[in-house]
Amino acid sequence: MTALLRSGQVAQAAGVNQQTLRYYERRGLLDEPERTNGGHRLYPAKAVTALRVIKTAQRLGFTLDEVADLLTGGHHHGRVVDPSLQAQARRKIEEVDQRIHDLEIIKANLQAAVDAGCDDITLCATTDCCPIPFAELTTDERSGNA
Amino acid sequence: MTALLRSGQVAQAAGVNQQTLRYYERRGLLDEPERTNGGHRLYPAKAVTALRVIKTAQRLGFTLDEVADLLTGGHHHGRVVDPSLQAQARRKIEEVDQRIHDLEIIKANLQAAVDAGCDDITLCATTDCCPIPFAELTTDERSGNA
DNA sequence: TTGCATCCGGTACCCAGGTACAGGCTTAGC
DNA sequence: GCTAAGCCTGTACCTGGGTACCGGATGCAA
Repeated sequence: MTALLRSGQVAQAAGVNQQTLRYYERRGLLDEPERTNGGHRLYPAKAVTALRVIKTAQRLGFTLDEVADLLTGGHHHGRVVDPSLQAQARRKIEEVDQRIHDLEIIKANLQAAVDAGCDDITLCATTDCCPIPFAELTTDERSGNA
Repeated sequence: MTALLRSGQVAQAAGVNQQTLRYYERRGLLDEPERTNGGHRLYPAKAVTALRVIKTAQRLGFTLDEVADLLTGGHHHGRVVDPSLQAQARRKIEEVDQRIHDLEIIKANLQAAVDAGCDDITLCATTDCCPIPFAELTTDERSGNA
């Protein structure tokens, strides 16, 4: 029943790369597994569940550091924040809302440029006919990827 | 009137780091400026405008490669896409829409977890009481940061 | 016991968009 | 001419989340 799994089996079962297992172990996201006498890792079946939890939390927008906090209760590096899922989820919702808000503004500006028929951004910057604001746009400094 | 500017002056006027100027020059985003006999760069005043254009395009969600295409007409590396601002803005709007859509789904899931009172994500993964789907969530593989 | 698949640790590399530092040269003002 | 500020090139480093490669050791079945 509680047969132990080798790293390749765990990786395949969870759909991650084998190196990723070691990476998560280093990051404190996965417990250090047992070893064979020769040093090969032997994982309990629940390691696969743990990996699914990690991947799900990532899809929900949590960073690996935040996931580590969720899993360990934030004991590992002096955090001040409440590491409970409730608290972290609420905080993340605010972040997501802010990001959505920024993207809405970005979209509106892109749409305005399209509607205005702008076709040369350099020209847009030197004339007043273009609706694109060549000053700040969102609250997010490193806004970047859409 | 058309006094030339030194790199420090351009950097300060545009609010960027001086190294960033050289970085953009390497990336083909800024024209190579004139030089003094001693090799110091001398920029025309429009370099500051060019930097503002770049920064604005970035805030609108364009990558530096995409900005380069917008500025040069996409001549520099065999692009297949139409590099006009109209076309690129339309394409970017679609990207932004998709991203907003993904974030809405993420938000809904976070909200569901909060509403359900979930407070231990590991427990959530092993019982059926939690509304978080521990399978795929959005169309975006590397969804990540909110 | 042999042979091959698998795994080990360590290190380096990838993406994007920069930033930092070292060591040396130029420029500008007095 | 001297000095300080500014600029030069080249290279290394940063974040975040991994991935790739290397040479060597192990595990397991026949």
